[in-house]
This record gives sequence, structure tokens and C-alpha cells, in this order.
Amino acid sequence: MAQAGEGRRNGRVTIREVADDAGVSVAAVSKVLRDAYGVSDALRAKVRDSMDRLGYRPLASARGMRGQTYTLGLVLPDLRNPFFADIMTGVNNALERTQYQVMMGISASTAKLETGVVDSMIDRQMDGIILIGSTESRESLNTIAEKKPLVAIGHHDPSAEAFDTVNNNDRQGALLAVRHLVAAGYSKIAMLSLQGEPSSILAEREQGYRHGMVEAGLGGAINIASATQVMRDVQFAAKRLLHGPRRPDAIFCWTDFIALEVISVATELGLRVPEDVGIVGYDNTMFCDFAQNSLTSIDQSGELLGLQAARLVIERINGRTAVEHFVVPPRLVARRSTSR
Amino acid sequence: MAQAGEGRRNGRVTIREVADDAGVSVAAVSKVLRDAYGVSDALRAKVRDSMDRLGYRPLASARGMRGQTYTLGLVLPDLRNPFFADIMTGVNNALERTQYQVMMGISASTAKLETGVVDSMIDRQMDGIILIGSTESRESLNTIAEKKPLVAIGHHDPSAEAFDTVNNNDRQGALLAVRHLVAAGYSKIAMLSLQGEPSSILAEREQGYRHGMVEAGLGGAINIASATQVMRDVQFAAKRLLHGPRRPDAIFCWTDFIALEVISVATELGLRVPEDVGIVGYDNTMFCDFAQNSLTSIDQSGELLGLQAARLVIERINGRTAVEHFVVPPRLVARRSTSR
DNA sequence: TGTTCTACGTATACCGTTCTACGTTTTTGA
DNA sequence: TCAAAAACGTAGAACGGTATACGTAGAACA
Repeated sequence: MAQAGEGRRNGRVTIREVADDAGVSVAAVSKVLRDAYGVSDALRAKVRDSMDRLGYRPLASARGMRGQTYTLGLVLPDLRNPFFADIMTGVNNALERTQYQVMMGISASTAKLETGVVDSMIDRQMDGIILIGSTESRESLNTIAEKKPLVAIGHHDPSAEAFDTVNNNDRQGALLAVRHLVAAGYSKIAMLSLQGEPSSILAEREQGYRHGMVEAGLGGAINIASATQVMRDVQFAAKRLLHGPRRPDAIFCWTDFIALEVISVATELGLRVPEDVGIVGYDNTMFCDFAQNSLTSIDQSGELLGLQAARLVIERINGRTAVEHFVVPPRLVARRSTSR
Repeated sequence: MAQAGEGRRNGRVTIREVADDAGVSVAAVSKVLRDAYGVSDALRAKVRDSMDRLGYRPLASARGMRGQTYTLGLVLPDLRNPFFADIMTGVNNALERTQYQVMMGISASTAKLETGVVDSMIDRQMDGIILIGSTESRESLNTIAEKKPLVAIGHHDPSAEAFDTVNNNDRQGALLAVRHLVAAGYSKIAMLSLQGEPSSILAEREQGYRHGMVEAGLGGAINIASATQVMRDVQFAAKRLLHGPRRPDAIFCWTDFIALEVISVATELGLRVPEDVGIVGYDNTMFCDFAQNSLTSIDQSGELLGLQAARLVIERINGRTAVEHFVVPPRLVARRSTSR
């Protein structure tokens, strides 16, 4: 097995060869690599020069045996939501001038797969882990945090001690949506929420929605439906909402993607957006801007979230133990889908 | 630095503890792990039991020092195109019953970043690499292939020897698009192609387009515009096409995403799709199905591409050296955007 | 002028696996 | 029944880095 690998390792320059070339000890080279204490500028220059000339690259596995791998693990629920691309951009920006690299894995929004991916990242010695939209319990997250520095994006748990969180204020986001719809003259406002393993974001947004409705004297019209992220499921839920006896005149949707699906279903049913039904999405992804969608949405600054998460995880790697919970205020971006 | 890591490694069960627990040698445990020759069923059972009981998980870094890491690297151009999610699904399906895990990186469609990501994957001892939509030259790919088993998805190079390729037939895909548009009564058919580092796919699709036009006696109407994947750029190119003196009555677009942008621009300019302008996309992503888009598109079976790529890379890891080039026929899915 | 620091380098144990080389036991074949 | 082969298991040297413990030279101080 793996005969093919035999000749392949060859050609890899090791720290020893660099040391020989520079005429210094292996330890000295290692110090240069790690920016460790006790290296003169002259020595550093000499070593750097040898490394460049020989094309030396440290082997992450070997580093991982004693020290760091300089690799961060980023776990995202799925690849289809462009919102995660925004987060990724932020993470990459934060890491630009560091030696850290990111490796991504997908959890497909199920706790079982998520655990698998996280475990595999721990096996692969990631120095820290950023978990997006985790469905795990706090205990599970604590268990992970015992092993590696951990930051959760999109997971509200302000009393968590072992790991940091980075969020937008989902309650306020939902509130913004409802207030905007009310101001635009809608009153039978439904929420199309997420079905599946209950999460803290879910609770926050639903609270925000309820709060907004009650505040506007529409407590009696509160109507929360839900669907998984699967296309057929969303369609079904949307049809049920728009066909039912208490047909809403506006729907606040869990994500932009779900909102687009609702627009699609509404169009097929011959309902006009925004005249017959107003739609609000969440995440303000690039698709909102297309004229055929023109979707009002809540922006939660994905790039900023990613940037902060990367900062926090690196701080933890560097020794911070005090917990930090970062919250961004959301912002509503109005478009035609609610301009009755 | 990294004091935080000190207590963290603790609790990790090593192969030695498993060996002690099972009352066998370290080598025996390793053999069980690798399904290597020379282990009796009894010994295997004993060792497996100890591993389960202790919750042992092999450390990838340590494995990487001598053997494999059981990790594949998947490099994708960007996270925003849901087509890549299809590929990923295929890859995951292929890997389901193996011990391999996938780590993803993004190249952002630039050769420089792509090189960086690939290098970092080699540093991290990926056993094999799957490269999607690579913009690298054949020599660069050969250099990578010298170091690791390599499979390129979306990179036509049928005479490559050192790495495998997995593709849909892009020339035929473009041909299908043009023929479909011609059959629907369009004649001034433009192509909105990709700008940037030239790729083999680009050449294939443009050839298919030209061929289709000439075949239909429309050689004089050949009109190839191009734009990068950046939103503003696509908008600009679309406006120029739709405003220009030789306004096309149909546009064959590089990806669904670009097609959606073109629909958006057309809508804003007061042009009706499909009456005034027919649109065809590529990839047949989930967005095509939305009623507000209803986009005709070329399906290149992303899931199958991913599955095959995973199969090929694992075969290479296991010793295959003969090259293999896998090609899937594309399929046109007609929707309203071309139903004049 | 000796003593104590500080700055800079070095030698080397160690990390957790794999895998080769080598024993020992059991099975097979004549 | 004995030799040869097959099956099973073990010891221990790698792999390429990190980090600790230590040595040495020159500067600073009294």
C-alpha cells in the first residue's frame, strides 16, 4: 500500500539541511522559525537566507508532535449559504499577516457529523477551532474547549466560560424586521423559522419576533412556522403558509435562501411581492441585490464576525483564558420585497 | 507562547496505553490500525476492544511522520458557487466508508493564492489533493503531482500524464446551449465568458460556442464578452452587452451566478426574459429552480464529478500510476428563461 | 579585577506513530 | 517425524520538528 508515496517525500528539505547550510545548530533554526528568544539579527538573517535558498518549508506534522501546527479549523454547516463565504473572508483577512492557515470542514448541520468533523480536526492537531452555527450542547462545546481553543460563531451562550462566542444580536435583528414590516403597513406577519435541533439563535430570533409583534399590538397574529434547510421542505412549509386560512401578508424568513424560496412559491401561486406578501430574509447575502429578488434582509456583517472570531481564537492560542463574547448589532437593508 | 496548550494535550490516549491495556505490543496495535498483515482475529478483537474502551484516536501528525495522514485536501475556487457544494457531496459520499477525511481550502481563483493553499496542504501531509477549477499551468500541476497524488476537476488536459482529470464535456455543453437557443428561435446569441487567467475550460466552452454558431449559420453573430466573477464587473459587462449597438437576443453565460446577474441587469433595463433576451447558465445549481429565475442551465453532474475524483485520488494513493481522464456528458435543463 | 548578568548558541530528549528486521510458535508437506 | 514455510508477535530505529537544560562569551557592575 502507498508505494506511490515512496518517492514523493524526497526532495523535502529538512531543518537539519537548513542548519548545515547556514552553519548553525538545528535548535537555532527552530528558534528562527518560531520567533523565539535568543537569536541575533545576524543569525536570523543567515538562517532566513538559507531557508529561502533551499526552499525550506516546515512540516506541519512534525511541528504538531511537540508544538503548534499553525493551522486553524473552521467548521461550517453547509457550503450553499454564501453568508459563510463572508465569514471566511473575514477570517482570511485576519490571518493574512500571520503564519496561520485555515482548513475547513462541513458539519451539514447535524450534531453527529459536526462531532465527527471536530474530532477529526482535533486529531489533526488544529491549534484552534472556529465553529459556525453549532448545534451542539454547551457540555459538548466545553469538552471540545478542554482540548483546543474554541470560538463559536452563531451560538448564543453569554454565560459560557470555556469558549468565546461571536454573534450578531439576533433578537434585535428579528425586532428590526418586524418593526420594518409594521412600518410598511403589514400586520399579519408570520415567521418562517428553522426546524431541527433547537439552537440558541433560534430562541433569540423567535423572542425578537414575538417581542416585535406584541409591541405593535399584533400579539394575536403571532404565527411561527418552520422548515429544515432542505429545498422540498421549505417549499412545502411556504405553500402551507400561503395557502392556509390565516394567510400572512408578510413573512420573516430564517435565511435569505429560505426567503428566495418563499418568493418563488409566492410567485408560483400568483401572489405579488411585495403587494400581496412582504418578505424579509436574514444575512443580506449577495443574492438579495438581484433585481428579480430585491430582497429586504438583515445584515449581520459576516466579514466582521469572521475577523473577530479569528482574532479571538488566536488570542486564546496565545494564552488568554478569560472569556469574551462579541456581539455585533444587525442592520436592516430595505429593498423592494417590503416596499408596499 | 501557547501556554494554553499545555494542559490540553492531556487526556489523549496513545497507542502505548492501548497496547498496555490489551496486553500486546505497540507494533501489534499499529498493525490493527493499518489493517496490516500478521494479526490474528483474536488479537484484533482484543485490541479493537481496548481502543473502544479507552476512546483511542490516532494522532494524524504522528501518523504523518512515517505514513499516511488519511486526509485529502480539496481546493475550491470560492465558497459562493453552490456548484462546489455538489462536488463536495460527491466526494463525501465516496469517502463515507473509508477512514479518509477531507479538508478544504479556497484558492479565490488566483494562481498565487492557489499555490499557497496547495503548498500548505502539502506541508500538512495530505495524502492526496483534489483541485477544482485550477488556473495553474501544466508544469505547476506536474510539480504538485510529483509530491502528492493529484486529481484536477474542471481542468482539461487529456495528455497530462502525472495527474488525473475529471470533467464534463465543456465543448459539448456549450454546443447544447447554442443549439437549444437556436431551436427556440434566438439568433443573435452572445457568450458572456470568464475573464482572467486563461483556462482550458474556457477554451473548450468558447470552441463549443463558436462551433454551434457556425453550425447554425450564425458565424457572423459570434460575440464573446467576458467578466471576472466580481459582481460589479459582471454587471458592467452585462450592461455593455445589453446596451450596445449589436444587442444580442440571447446570452450564454459562464455560470448560473453570472446568468442570474444578467437576468437582474436585463430586468432593470426593462428587458423581458425570455421574450427580449434568452439566458442560459451553467452548472444547473439549485437557484435555477426558483420561479423568479427559472433559468435554463447546463448540468454537469457535480456530485458525480466529486465522486469520481475521490475514487481516482484514492486509487493513486494505493499505487496506481497509469493516468485516467474521466469525462461526463453534460445535459441541458430547459426552463422559462429560454422559452420564447 | 573578579563577579554577576545577559545574550546567544548548542546538544539532545521527546512527541506518537509506522515499519523493518527479527524472533517464536504453529501449520504444512514429504 | 523432521524440516520448511507460514503465521503471529516484538523490539526498536526512524520521521522532522520543538523545547529544555546547559555552556560560553562579552558586558556591566562593584
